[in-house]
Amino acid sequence: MPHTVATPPRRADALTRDTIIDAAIALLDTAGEGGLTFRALAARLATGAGAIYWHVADKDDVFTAASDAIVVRAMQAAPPGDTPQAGIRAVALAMFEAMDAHPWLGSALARAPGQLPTVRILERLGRQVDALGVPQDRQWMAACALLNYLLGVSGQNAANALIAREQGLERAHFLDTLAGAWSRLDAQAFPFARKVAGQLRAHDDREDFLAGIDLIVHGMQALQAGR
Amino acid sequence: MPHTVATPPRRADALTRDTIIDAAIALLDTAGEGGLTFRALAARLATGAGAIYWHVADKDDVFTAASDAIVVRAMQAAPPGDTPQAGIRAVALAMFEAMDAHPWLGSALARAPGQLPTVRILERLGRQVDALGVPQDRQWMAACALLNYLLGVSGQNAANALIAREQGLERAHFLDTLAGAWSRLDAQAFPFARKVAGQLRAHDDREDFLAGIDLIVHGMQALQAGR
DNA sequence: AATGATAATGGAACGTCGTTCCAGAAGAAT
DNA sequence: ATTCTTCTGGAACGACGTTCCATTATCATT
Repeated sequence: MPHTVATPPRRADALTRDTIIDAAIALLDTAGEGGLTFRALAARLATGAGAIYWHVADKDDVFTAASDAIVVRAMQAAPPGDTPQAGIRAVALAMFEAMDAHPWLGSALARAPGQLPTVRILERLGRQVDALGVPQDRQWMAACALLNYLLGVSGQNAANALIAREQGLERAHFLDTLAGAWSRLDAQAFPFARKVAGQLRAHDDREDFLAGIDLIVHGMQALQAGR
Repeated sequence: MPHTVATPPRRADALTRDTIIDAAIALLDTAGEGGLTFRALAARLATGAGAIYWHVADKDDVFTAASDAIVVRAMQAAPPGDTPQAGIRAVALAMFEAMDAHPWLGSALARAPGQLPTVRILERLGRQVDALGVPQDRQWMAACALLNYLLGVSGQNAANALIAREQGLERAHFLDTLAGAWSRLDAQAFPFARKVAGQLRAHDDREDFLAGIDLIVHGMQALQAGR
């Protein structure tokens, strides 16, 4: 009797870090941020939790690696741009699309400051900032301003998507509810919020996002060396 | 025998929503974001978890209420400002100080989009945007750009503080490690990141934050109605 | 071919968390 | 006094991240 099967036989396909991260992305996309669980991951990969830990440090590692994979694709998809301004817009737009397709990306980026995913974005932004003629000693600040704005939007979008998913209603209806709450705020204390409640309901996320980028880029042009 | 003590006697001081939130803030300040636990909260208030749930919906409720309390104080502390530019700077600076004193504030704000805490900030920013002469149909976008930038910085700072706390080392040493990692990145793929690694180590958070605000404000001035 | 070392696996178990449940006590109302 | 409502606190539930470990396949060295 050559080979008995007292314990379950070894898996046929290899269990690699990449397959784990692919499974994590699929899980995050279908079940949302809270859907990434070592138990769910193990079930999807038909293995145990312990096997996964052999290839991966911890949950943050998986989360960061998953977001890095998405960021790499997004940066590759972003066209170089004829002008620095267009280049910055392209990177920003690529990130917006990625966040739209993967609503969990925002919180993943926010949770891993200075790690590879954010550095990739900063790198692309920074080169364009340089090309724009911003003086050397202001480039760090300028690139960070762009990145921070981008991460701010990304975090808000992620939180919105998370809440909408939890409450089981679509984004439009969620914004409607929010806009209603804003317009019911105290008129003395919140005149501005009441005034823009309608725009909250009707606004286009992508347009506003790019308009904010333009605002910062415009401000940066005032820093150009040699005018 | 009038009153026996089969079960522990009732608490002397009342258990109100405010006392709970004060305890939560104290807990967050001393033990960090992960320190806010219903068990720790119950221990500090000398009660059980169930009693807390009578006054509070869930953990997010506590978290948001705690951040709202901090934001209210910060907005009160921010001086009105002689010019719109100065007013925006004052609000931003007040928020920066608050985030510095309460490193958990960033993630709390990021997690509750459109809720009272962020609306308070948007309200203050929006009034100054109006005073700056930005056209009505651009005010929503402009105020949101400021808010998103602010939240982006706030989230990054919160994440940095969290990591530094987890690893048990101070911020300076943490940035040093990060800067080292950046300067060891591939020279072909990350020229900009390598170039600014030194500035990452030496930069002043507050100065860069305000410089970013100025960038956006400068960009907004180009939108002024009637020039 | 046998052996030992190493890489990899998968499931059980631990401790912690958010939350729910419930028996009961204090104060108000009848 | 009795009922009802408000409030309390501790036990219990289910899910999670993570660790542990017995077991297996693979491979270099005899």
